[in-house]
Amino acid sequence: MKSHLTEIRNAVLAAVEKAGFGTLTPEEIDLSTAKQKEHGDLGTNVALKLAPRLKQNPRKVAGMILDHLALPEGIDKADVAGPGFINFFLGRAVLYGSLEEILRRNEAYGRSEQGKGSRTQVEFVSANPTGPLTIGHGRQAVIGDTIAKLLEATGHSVTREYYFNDAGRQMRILGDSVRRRYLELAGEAVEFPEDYYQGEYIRDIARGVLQDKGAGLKSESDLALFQNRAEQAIFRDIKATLKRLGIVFDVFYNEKSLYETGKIDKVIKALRGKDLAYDREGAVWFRTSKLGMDQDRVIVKSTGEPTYRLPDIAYHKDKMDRGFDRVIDIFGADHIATYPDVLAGLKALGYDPSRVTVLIHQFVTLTEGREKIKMSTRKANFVTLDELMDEVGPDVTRYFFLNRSMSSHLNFDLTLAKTQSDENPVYYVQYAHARICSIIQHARSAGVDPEAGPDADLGLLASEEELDLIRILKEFPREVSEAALHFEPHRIPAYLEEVANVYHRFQHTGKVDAALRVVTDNIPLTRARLALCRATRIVLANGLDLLGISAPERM
RNA sequence: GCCCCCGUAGCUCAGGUGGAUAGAGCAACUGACUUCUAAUCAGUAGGCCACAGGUUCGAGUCCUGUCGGGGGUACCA
Repeated sequence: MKSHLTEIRNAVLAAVEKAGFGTLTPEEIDLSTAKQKEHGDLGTNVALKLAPRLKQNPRKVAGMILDHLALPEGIDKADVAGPGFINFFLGRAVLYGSLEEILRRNEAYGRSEQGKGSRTQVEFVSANPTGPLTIGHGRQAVIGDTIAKLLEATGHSVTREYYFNDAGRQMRILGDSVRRRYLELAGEAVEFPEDYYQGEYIRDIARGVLQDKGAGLKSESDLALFQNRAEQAIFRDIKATLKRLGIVFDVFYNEKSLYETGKIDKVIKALRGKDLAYDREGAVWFRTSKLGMDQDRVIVKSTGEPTYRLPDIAYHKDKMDRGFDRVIDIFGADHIATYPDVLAGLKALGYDPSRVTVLIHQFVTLTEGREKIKMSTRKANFVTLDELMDEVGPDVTRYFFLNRSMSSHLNFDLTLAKTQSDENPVYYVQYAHARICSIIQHARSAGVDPEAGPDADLGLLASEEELDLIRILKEFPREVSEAALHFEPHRIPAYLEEVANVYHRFQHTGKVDAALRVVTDNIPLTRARLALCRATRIVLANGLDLLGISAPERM
């Protein structure tokens, strides 16, 4: 595949030169896969690009390039089409070669080494332990984990990291929320402020404390105990929820450690040293106006507490110091304003901010039928990730979040997810996989060894459906590589649906015409078709694995 | 006010660094099972790509503005 691209590219370059149109670089030759069959397998718009410069008709330019083109081996033909595209038609030998490659590489098919040697950190979720993960967190968790998987599949060494803070005001309110529920349970009349955590899980934690410690914790000084209990219980639940989704973090990074190791102070000192921090009205300000921002920002409040910017900068400095080649931050749209200051901070401290890639995903709008549900952890009118998975399972949950691009608002209709789960496209893809497993099983019971692929005569695969299937399977490595390069997991589900569609069509032809069935009396042909089935199964299984979704053998 | 994301079929969404006739799923309609799983396939219908300008050989894609939805714009995170 790759070699054909470069061969065609080189051939076009040579032809352009021979035709007297000058010397181009390989990057200037766009080679794209055709959307329509009549347009061959690959096409280039180089003639269209050259035409205005040469002040000539693009079709004529294309024709002249074609005249000088030495067709690379494996390419059946090339022609000029439309306004001046040059299209290439791959020979069948190339397709059969791809099929062999899939079978040979098996579980490794689609993986590459393009990121070899690169150490990448992906930070995501990073929710403080104040309550169960919601559907909103779910989108980020699944996107982050899948981006990490894509990077791993393309040869990067990846660290999944979760950043949290268990020392702030929110956590104190959390602890006090538990304490007050505890006192209620112990029979005392206590006030429960409206802006406290209202969720039922607070009562559960309070009940646990009551059971373990009795009813004697009446003093305000016991607050730390309640806070600890809350943090432990909630974090345990968060980790369990993530695990259910198939997500395991390598590092949980506590903001507190930045203070304990003096990294916060160091940042302030460094900024002061560069005259980028100063005191005003009892607060410490970051002179962002000197770094191209519209105004300065407070980094330490007059109360002595830092704002989120300071630890964020120190944390990112620490990421840089840990030697990651690339740091990827995945944030929700509500954090969109926070990262410019962090990047400015890094730059001020002498780091290259281009090592940080910030990916912003839009919110999940949760609806139940027509009604919008506003999600807020504090108010407790949220649907948790666990509740969602109870309804539809982790596979559907992951697929739902990955199906759409992260820059798009995601409308999650809970009613639809619950009642129409049978029609979820994830089943369509999984079913194709199960169907293949079933047909292979069928072949085995019919006395044909499905593993006898290598010596199968693939040249017997000649129907349109068969060749179309090979063509799409051949695209898998490129899809993975593009999805990883652009951090766009949603390309993979779309691709897999297409593979499933082409496969279903292929298998369906056997229903209409018995001679087109996979398992027939014609043993060599049966073996060739089984090889195609196995290759399809490999692509579906590898693709689903990349998404963290199971590939069932039966459904 | 200013900044960011979004606006594409009835609904939910795709549309490589601008390219050929704008796609898919669901919903609707028509047809296809003696099974290799019909959890499937084929077909029909459905569009002023929010609107108005601009850039050029060519714009859903890039630029400007307007309208509509979401998010930011704190000594909250």
